[in-house]
Amino acid sequence: MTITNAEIAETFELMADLLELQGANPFRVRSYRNSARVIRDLPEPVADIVAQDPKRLLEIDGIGESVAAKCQTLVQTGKLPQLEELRAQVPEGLLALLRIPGLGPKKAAALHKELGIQSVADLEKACREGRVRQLKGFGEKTEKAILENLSLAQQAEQRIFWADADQIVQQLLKHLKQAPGVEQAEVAGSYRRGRETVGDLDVLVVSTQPSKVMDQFAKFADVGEVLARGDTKMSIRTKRGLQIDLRVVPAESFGAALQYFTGSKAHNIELRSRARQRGLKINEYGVYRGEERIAGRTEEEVYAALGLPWIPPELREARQEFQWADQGKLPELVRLEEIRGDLHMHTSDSDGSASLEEMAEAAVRRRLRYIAITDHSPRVSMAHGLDPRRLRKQWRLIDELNDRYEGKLKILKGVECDILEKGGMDLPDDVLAEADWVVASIHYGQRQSRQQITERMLQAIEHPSVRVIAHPTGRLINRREPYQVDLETVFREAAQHGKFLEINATPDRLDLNDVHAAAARQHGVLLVISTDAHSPEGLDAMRYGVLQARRAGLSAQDVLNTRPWHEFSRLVWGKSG
DNA sequence: GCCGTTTTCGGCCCGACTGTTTTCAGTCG
Repeated sequence: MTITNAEIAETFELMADLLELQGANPFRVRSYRNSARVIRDLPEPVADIVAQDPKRLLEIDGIGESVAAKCQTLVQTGKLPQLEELRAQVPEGLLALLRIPGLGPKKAAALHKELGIQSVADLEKACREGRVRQLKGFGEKTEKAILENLSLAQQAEQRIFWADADQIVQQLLKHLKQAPGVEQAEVAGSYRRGRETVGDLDVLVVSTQPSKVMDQFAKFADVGEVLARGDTKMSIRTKRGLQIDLRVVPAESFGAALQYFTGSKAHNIELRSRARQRGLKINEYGVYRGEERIAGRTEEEVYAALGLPWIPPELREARQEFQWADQGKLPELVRLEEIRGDLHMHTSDSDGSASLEEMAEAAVRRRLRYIAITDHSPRVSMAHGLDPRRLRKQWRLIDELNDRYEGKLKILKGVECDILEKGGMDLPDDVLAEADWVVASIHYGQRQSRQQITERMLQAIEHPSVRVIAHPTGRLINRREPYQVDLETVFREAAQHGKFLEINATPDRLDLNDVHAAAARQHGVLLVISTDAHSPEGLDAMRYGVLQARRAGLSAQDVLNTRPWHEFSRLVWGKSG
């Protein structure tokens, strides 16, 4: 089994943790963390690069001789001697201590050195016996805080879905705006960057009366406890364990603060290093030349002061956004209003909850101009998959509806046809040939080898009636692990056969990332963002799909269903209809 | 450990808050 980029990244994260506990050079530690991040986001498996030409690793920003060599060792042997060595020196249980809020590498190391603590259990015992408070740099409060935070160690790193965070955000902003003197309130952080999950919330408020805002914040219905409160900054934890940080800033610093707290951390480090090169300093209050503030009121101002165009928050991950900005190639990210069609949805004929008419009506209300009805094929018996007879019956009804909606909505006669375990499609060719829009989908045999699954997908791509491949990246609802598929081959072949790849819009999983987007662009494949709705409300999930697409750096041009109907027809069938 | 419009050495983003201090280190974002 070849090692994945995620596994390599994890290895380097672990190296960083262990080195930090040993008190190693903090820049060396950061370097490992940086390598981990870069490798996690890499468009190509490190294993493939090593197999082709290991020297190419050195071309990647943030990876040097040492990490490149370690990558090679990891790919070839699956192990890393340097890591084993470090592990032998640092007790396993110490790593868990780092997960306790308030405990960092220095304190964890001191606990180990002075009190011989090797695990969370040891630490709890030492705290209860009052031994921790006697250590230099520790005190009664620290000891008490550790005991209180022990249970948090497990639930730390728990992130909530963006959609859930969004609900809290809307309530919180409404609540805060009721405080006197509030001019502006925004949520920054990973929420603003549109990450699929959010670990905490960073709220920014412009106000001349910070203490009034903080009082109001403390009265937010969800507040479980107040963690800290200073002059400009306050932190709380909600009853369900989500941390929310509040900063009150003056109007002239709002842009700088918004930029700073939106992050990402890696993006900000790059930005600051650029400021430094220009003899400028940037912090959450503004951009400074010496003592003089030269920007800060808006984000646009801040970026402009550094010679950069405004970079959309969804792109701020220190991937390629600076390179794009330098070359004037920042994408114009796709917007929800640009989506004109939804090409994957179910009705009560299979496992949907609403009738065909209800779905069509819902689409019209959402200003869609065309949709495809794509119920399941017979193999998905659990969902009452449609056989040819029922399918044709549904299609006759669609013909009628199309007459009724003439000029308002175009309904495509579609089907989500399974790609069978042993290859081939789940419906006869003559039936598929009658459909306007065939989505090919793998639901069964997901545990097959990468090669087998790729082969099945290729067959579907080559099938003359198939238009689009659903979940090409292998991510499906109810499956934690994606199935394995050779993306490179699938993208290339799809492009060659004029087929499309579908990205599902759901609030709780990520089908698409910048890696897939880059592959799509490279091969010239158009992507389809679909909701896979099973109810009228399901159509609203389109906003999550668009958010994913934006994070991946896609513009309207990269997405098939932003096209007006005549252009869509030409791209799909080679003629305008 | 990485990197170079200060290029093979000497730097590496910056500030708030807390607790333990009596001027600051550690942690966090």
